[in-house]
Amino acid sequence: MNQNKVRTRFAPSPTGFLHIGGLRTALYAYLLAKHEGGDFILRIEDTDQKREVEGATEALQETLKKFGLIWDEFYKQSERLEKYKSAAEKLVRESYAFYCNCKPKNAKVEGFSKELRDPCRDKKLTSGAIKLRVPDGQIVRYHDFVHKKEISWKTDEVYDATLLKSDGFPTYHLAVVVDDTDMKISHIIRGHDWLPSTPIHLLVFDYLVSKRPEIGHLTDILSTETGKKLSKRRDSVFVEQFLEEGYLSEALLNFVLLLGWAPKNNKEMFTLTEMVKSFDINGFQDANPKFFRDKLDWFNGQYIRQLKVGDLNSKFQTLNSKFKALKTETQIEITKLVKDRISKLTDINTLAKFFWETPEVDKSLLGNNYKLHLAKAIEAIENDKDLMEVVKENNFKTGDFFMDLRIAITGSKFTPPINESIEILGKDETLKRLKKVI
RNA sequence: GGCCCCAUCGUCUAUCGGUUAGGACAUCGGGCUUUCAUCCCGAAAGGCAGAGUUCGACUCUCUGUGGGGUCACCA
Repeated sequence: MNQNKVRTRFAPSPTGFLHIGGLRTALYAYLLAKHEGGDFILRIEDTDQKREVEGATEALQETLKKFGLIWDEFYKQSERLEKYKSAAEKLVRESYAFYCNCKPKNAKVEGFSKELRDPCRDKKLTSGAIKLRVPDGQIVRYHDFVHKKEISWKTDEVYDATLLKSDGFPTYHLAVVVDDTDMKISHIIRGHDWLPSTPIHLLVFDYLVSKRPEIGHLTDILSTETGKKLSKRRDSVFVEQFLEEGYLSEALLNFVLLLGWAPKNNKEMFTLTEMVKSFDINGFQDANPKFFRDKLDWFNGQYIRQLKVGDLNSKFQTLNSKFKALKTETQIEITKLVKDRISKLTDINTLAKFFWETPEVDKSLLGNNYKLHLAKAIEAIENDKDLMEVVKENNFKTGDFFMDLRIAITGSKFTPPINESIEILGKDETLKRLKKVI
């Protein structure tokens, strides 16, 4: 194998559905590899048995596939336990690590003051959890390829992190080093939340292997409302949720691409293939972007408009059973009318609802002359007469006449073109609705 | 609070010492139009602050301020 081959990985833990940030990380890892003709690896970090969610791994895979982010290799950490154990024991033997019998501290209860050096580090125990013996007075540093700068820490500020838990499972800190080494990962690309624990990984890399991969930390995606990192509690973050809301995977991917990365020429519309071709490792952003929904909607509208009518139509079919029950020609006609008017697929549920459901008409929306307008319209439609003729003959104001017609037939002031809609609805149904209102 | 990262229009960003600081979304105005959209045209909108380096700083350095992240036998 080529020693210099670019190999990246996306390494989610199977604790739930893929979220937006994860999609972006996976995309960047994919692009980084594929731009150089390298490999993209999917690795499931399932070393915390307590947090694992049934079926999450499969769900993650399905979602990734929907975006075309296909992996070349697949691994599960739970199937590699021996590797971590022997690596940890090796560190103990070489006194880079030690056994510890302290009972685990509860998460985040001890507040701000923290004992960095573990009381067990010199006890020479022979069983228990294995922790890293962090040296004093050193500097650990690396060059971050996202930020394009050197980042460093004093080891005096790094704590004796746990590497192997007492249940024999590794922590992330150990597993990531062992795996990225074994799997010949050339570039680690991960979220910014990993930055603070990077010195631990750096130390383990240095103690365990001779060279370490390139490392880059992505920005966090911030919520427009709160200005804080997107959170599952406050914001809608799950990729599947966006898909269900009527966003196209292509649009979502394109939008997410530009949250934290930009090409030199500021090009905006990208297919996956174009992304691979244009990807440039120097295009990463340093500052945290905000998730601006309006722009996503715009992208989605653009992608909807690019769709062939038939393709859009079948998406509507899977989305709405009442739409699907319509005659095929009718569906196609509706799709054509709606295509330029929606930004999300689910918009047909409201915009085109009147095609399959008799609307509630709020008569207060109608103009003063509505009775005359509708009477003349009924007369014309019954005789297959052009409605524009009616307007001319009676000296109606064109806008007013059609607006009354529109409201009577659809129940809304904002609709697809009314003439075409009448055509689709059919003479009988249209007449029925007009007579009901008049 | 310690440590770390960050700072160009409201938002995503281009610029990498010399520009009238460019584009896109959103906003506003106009055109097209029987509504709403699409589409086209136009406008408004930005270098966090203060020092320093330099002939010259959005760009380099420092300080301040502001924002974010993180501090588990979770990832």
